[in-house]
Amino acid sequence: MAMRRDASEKVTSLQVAKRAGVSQSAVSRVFTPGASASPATAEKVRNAARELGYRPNVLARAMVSGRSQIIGLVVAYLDNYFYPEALEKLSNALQARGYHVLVFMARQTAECIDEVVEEILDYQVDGIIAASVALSSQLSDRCHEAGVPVVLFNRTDGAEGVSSVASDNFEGGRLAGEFLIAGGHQRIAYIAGWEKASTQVGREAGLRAALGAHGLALHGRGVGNFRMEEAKAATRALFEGPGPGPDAIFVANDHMAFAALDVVRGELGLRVPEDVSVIGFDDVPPAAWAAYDLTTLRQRANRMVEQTVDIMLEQIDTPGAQPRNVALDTPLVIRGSARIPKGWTS
Amino acid sequence: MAMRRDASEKVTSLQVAKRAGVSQSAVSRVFTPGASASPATAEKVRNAARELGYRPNVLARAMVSGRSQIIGLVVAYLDNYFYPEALEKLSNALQARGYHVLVFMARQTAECIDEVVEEILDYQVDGIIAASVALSSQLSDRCHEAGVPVVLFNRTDGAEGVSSVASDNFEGGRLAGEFLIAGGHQRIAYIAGWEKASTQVGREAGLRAALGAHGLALHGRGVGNFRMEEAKAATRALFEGPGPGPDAIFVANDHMAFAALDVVRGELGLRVPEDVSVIGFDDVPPAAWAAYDLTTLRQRANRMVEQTVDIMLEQIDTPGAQPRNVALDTPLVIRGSARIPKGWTS
DNA sequence: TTGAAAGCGCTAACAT
DNA sequence: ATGTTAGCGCTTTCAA
Repeated sequence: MAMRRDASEKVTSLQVAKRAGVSQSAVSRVFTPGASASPATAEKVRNAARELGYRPNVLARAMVSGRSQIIGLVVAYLDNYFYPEALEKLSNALQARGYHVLVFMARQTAECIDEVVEEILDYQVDGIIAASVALSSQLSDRCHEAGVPVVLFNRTDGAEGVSSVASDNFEGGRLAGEFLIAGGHQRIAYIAGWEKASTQVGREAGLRAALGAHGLALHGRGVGNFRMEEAKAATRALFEGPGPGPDAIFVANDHMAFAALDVVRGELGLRVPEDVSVIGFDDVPPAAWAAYDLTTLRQRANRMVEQTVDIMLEQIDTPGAQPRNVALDTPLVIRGSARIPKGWTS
Repeated sequence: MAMRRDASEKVTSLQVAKRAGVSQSAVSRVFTPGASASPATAEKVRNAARELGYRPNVLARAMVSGRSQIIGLVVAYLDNYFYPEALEKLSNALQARGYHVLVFMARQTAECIDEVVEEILDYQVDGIIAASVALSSQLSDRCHEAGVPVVLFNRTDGAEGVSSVASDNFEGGRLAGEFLIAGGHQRIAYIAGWEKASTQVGREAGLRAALGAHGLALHGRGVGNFRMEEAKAATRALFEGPGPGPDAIFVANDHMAFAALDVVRGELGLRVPEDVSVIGFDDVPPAAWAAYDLTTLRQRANRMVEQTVDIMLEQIDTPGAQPRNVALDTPLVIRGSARIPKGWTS
């Protein structure tokens, strides 16, 4: 039973020490993983601690040990539902390892990211995970200088010397292209994300490679910047003009693919996949919802998170560790939004 | 220009002091908001700081000032898209005020929440925001005892003495009922969320009040526990059995309403809203997507966040401040998933 | 206004 | 194994 501490605000290790009849450092040792204390003292200390409701102060510990148990997470937006999912999983995985996530929202502007990284560093974080954001080499230098490891999540465009975990976007884009071509599509269009994002660049290059391998060229291209409204406008534009519209659209991510589907089916009154096939990228939860039933390239969120956490902890525990760059495969999840080629395997 | 600091790990106020030719405390004063320093010293210090790339250590500052500038956020899940939205806005709003959000994922079990709250307290947070989670009175006592204010976000079932920001769920539920009744529906069913959630309870009570006022009773009721799969099963169950199925369903939140729509339109082949009207609660982004076009009660996320931040900062700055409980109105957002009563106003 | 000195709560040598 | 001591980097009296 925790004792009644009416007016007490903080219980310190010193108070516990007094109650247990030991020195303050003995208390510290009992609560420090790698320390040594006799079973007898440990018991006395634990009892006293329980009675007083004592718990070590993480911040004080951080001051002297240099470990804050805090991981800074930089993220630009949470409206692409790939990120909430990632955040939840990341937070859970780190929590299980004794770390916690301090969230920093950043706009894509360089200035904003600059300022945000400085703020993160102010908190003496043990590491930084940058999701959906690119870090200039200047910034990663700054972190390196501060001894804070950085892992890029779902981006690869950090400077050299920075770890990253992402998907093999090129291969994913290529697979989308092959699938559409095998499905008999001839007029394949692409809706791009934010042009500077490594994900966007890889996916488009993969698609173009597949098209090229079959002697095809892109039938149309629009830019959605990973935003729904812009993706809608881009989709409309694909069907305007004199020539025939596309018979298939590969969209750089699911979030924009939903917008594309809404335009194609709703505004244009076309049938999916009979008139137009649509493929997205990410496999966020709504892609599986019946109203969208989106064929897409799955990003293996669980594995990405595992890798990110592994790399991060390795970098923290082994200061000299080489940065690692991981690219995971992206299986095609076949649903109803794209025509299925006869005899398609894997 | 920041000086080249090749092997330097940390720049301390002492180093800045030496370079500026002043005392360490002078440096501290320059970087402490309410402190006094002559313009001359301030300038010298700022220059030295800039040259060295110095920034105050938030943790060290926290140790002595008792302010960590960290707000702990407890959240149970991020798959209901109301929460990522809230998290993003909360984080932005707090960031603008010099605070940052430390995320703690918690399962709904009492033990888990207990443990999580202790962990939060370990970080010496300045306040705790509990979103989508209820706190036992024991726990809120623990926080109160530790001098850490708590604000419940989208829940009202904390113990007395805890601030909360939520919607007027009863009124929202009532409004949904009135709208459906005015639309000529006679067989109105309800799909409940997690039975213990204050949101769930309020919304259902409101609906029942509206029905009662018109001499109607609930035509059916299922429990979805705020989860899609369970909501689907509950929806199917509503249409099984001998009697006629419902002609309208009020679902406790949008997340489950999407599942209900998928079942009603997809599996059962019914038309919405011709055969069945569906109303949700929250107005999360996908509710506005064309494929769902869900009529729903809007939770004013922006205002909720503003209020939460205001209350939190007030509690932090004024230790004796009375807890506040805010309930915001929930306007009905009329879209296409529910029949619109002729001449419906507001 | 400014510097010197005393801690905040804790860990990590260093002795014993 | 345990107590003593010295800080971690900073804010805040207290004198000057």
